[in-house]
Amino acid sequence: MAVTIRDVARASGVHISTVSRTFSAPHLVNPETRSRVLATAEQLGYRPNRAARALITGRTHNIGLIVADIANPFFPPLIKAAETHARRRDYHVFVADTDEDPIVESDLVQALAKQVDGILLCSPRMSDDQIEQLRREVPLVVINRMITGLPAVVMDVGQGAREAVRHLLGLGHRHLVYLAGPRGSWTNREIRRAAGATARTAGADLTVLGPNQPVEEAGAAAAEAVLATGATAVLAYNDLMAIGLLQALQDRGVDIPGQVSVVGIDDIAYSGLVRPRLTTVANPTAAAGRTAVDMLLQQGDDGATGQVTLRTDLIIRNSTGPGPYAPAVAIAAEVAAHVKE
Amino acid sequence: MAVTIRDVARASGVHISTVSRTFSAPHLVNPETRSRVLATAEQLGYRPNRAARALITGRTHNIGLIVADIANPFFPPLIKAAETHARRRDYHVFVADTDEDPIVESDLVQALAKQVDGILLCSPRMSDDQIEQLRREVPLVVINRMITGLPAVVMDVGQGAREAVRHLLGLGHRHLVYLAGPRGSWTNREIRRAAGATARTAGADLTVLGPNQPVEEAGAAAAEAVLATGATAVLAYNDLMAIGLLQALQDRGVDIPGQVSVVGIDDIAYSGLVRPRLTTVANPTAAAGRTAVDMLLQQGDDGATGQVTLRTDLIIRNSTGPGPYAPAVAIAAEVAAHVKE
DNA sequence: CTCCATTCGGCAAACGTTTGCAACAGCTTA
DNA sequence: TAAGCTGTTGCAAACGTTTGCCGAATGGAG
Repeated sequence: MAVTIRDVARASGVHISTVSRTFSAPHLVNPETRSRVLATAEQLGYRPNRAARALITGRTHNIGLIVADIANPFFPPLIKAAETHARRRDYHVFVADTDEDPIVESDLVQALAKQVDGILLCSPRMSDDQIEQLRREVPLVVINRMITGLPAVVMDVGQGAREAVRHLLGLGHRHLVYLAGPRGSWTNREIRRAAGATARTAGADLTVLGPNQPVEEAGAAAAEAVLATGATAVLAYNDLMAIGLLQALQDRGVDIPGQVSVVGIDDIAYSGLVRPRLTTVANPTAAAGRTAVDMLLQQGDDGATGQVTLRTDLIIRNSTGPGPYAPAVAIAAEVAAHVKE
Repeated sequence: MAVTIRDVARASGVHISTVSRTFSAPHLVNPETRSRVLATAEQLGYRPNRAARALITGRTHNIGLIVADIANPFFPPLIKAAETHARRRDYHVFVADTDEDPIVESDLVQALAKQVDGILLCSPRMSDDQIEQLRREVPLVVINRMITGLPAVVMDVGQGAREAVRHLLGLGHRHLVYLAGPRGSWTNREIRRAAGATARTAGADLTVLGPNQPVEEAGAAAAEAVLATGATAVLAYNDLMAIGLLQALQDRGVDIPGQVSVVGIDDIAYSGLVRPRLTTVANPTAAAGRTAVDMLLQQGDDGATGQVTLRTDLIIRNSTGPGPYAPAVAIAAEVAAHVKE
């Protein structure tokens, strides 16, 4: 059916090894022969069978990318960056979605293991042990999780959370809520720890609500609980939850940021679209995708297992405002900002 | 390095063919032998090499799924549905993103061709000719495009556009704008044709603005042009553009739907989050993903090339309201709706 | 005790490539 | 003129499976 290296060899009167070399080591074959082979290959519509090649070379030129939920707008920019970057290096990226399920996650890694040269594990929900286990079957780079001895690229959400909390404290908030993310998320633990420590140091209260699925519905569902705490500011695990909460609070007649300030994390495309625009911690997702691809491709060479941490940035928009203990300067700044608009 | 069928055979004292059969045709091997083999395989951590298997069986148990832009929230639900459905049939889905570029699209199909049993081509930007060409290299199912002789599943946006236009006409709008999508999009042509015909029949005007990239920025950028036409209602190629337009108009102090009504298409998750909530045409994307997978997997058997059309639904929210020629009943209905809230 | 049917498992070829080795031609060098 | 390169090509084994074919073992029927 399909045209193979053998057909090309026959049609151009050379041995199959010559055809093979024409594609994989052109400098080893006579320019004249080469162009003849190339011509017949072109004419016959020959395409090298990458699977067969992989069988013998051991390199598939594919990369697996496993994410928790492709519908979460946090991931697509990362995926796109990784794909584009990999394509430049003649690699293809196979994306798969685990539905936030650690079992599916582990299955996927095993199924993909033989079809790819390595896997990018993005925000994994598995236990550290499981990941260590899988690592023996296939090269791994983990994104958004720190495991000793494993190559990883993480975005420094701890720093982002600290900045966000300081921003809220500076505005005069003294009782905060952290709307937690899913169980098993390393990011969630980091944020929680950083936010808690920062609040405590300043003598403020931080109530943790959760765990929650990282989706809008969960944010919306938490509205009552947030109000019940009496807190005046909320930091959410991600923008999706922050947006859900924002809308649910507004539906209850709560003024944002007048009565409650809300901060998200991720800076997804939609956080600038809701009203008020969401104050949030921007994550360098595209850079993370590219870095992870590079780390994976270099890994084969030496086996050095670096861990890269990427900076995050607090983006102040309109969902945060002065709290009950606001110093005069904060209020003045707020007024000035509004005038400027 | 990796443990192969041969290692298992040696360790359990049988021939490799017996091991092979244990996995691919269990009924042909003695239960006792089978469990022994299974046990050693388990113990050694053996996983069949799907690439090697594919080489001889000709079936990879992989499906390729090519989309224009994974960051467009229209696609993820389709991708997820296709993945879940495929996984049930022991298939894996490899997703790739073309960045709306027909050249990348064609390259991807060719690169994927040998590694998958078939490809789902979602909203392709290539020409019909190119697609026909590629079809000879690999089984194809096209989503959101109708090409004679090619298996396809399309969502009936024509019907949706007709309903949307009738809705606007019924509200008393007489001058509409269609904010067009990208060049090369079959969907775009369908909407344009259906909307144009419906408007014309009713004696209303329809101005077409475009082509545009199907993203928010393009919608926002079109705000001035829309206002310049003097139209009182807009149908956008997709929700992303509709949302961009919505925000840009509001930023200019235009009241939605008081002065201008806006209708999107797709019903992405965020169309219910913006204020006012977006009136839009819901597409059955999940069903489309599942159907396409089924068609692809059946294709091998007989080669029957059906074309499936899926219904769309107009969802009326708050971004549409009475126009300048509104009949009394429409206004009354509008008032009633507001009271009900 | 023989014959036949059935079940089980081994043998080896095949899938489409890559690659180390060897052969050969045409040179250059001494 | 022999020896030694260099550049080009062919040969054949290998990668990890699947599968058609055949022989061995078992058991029941006659």
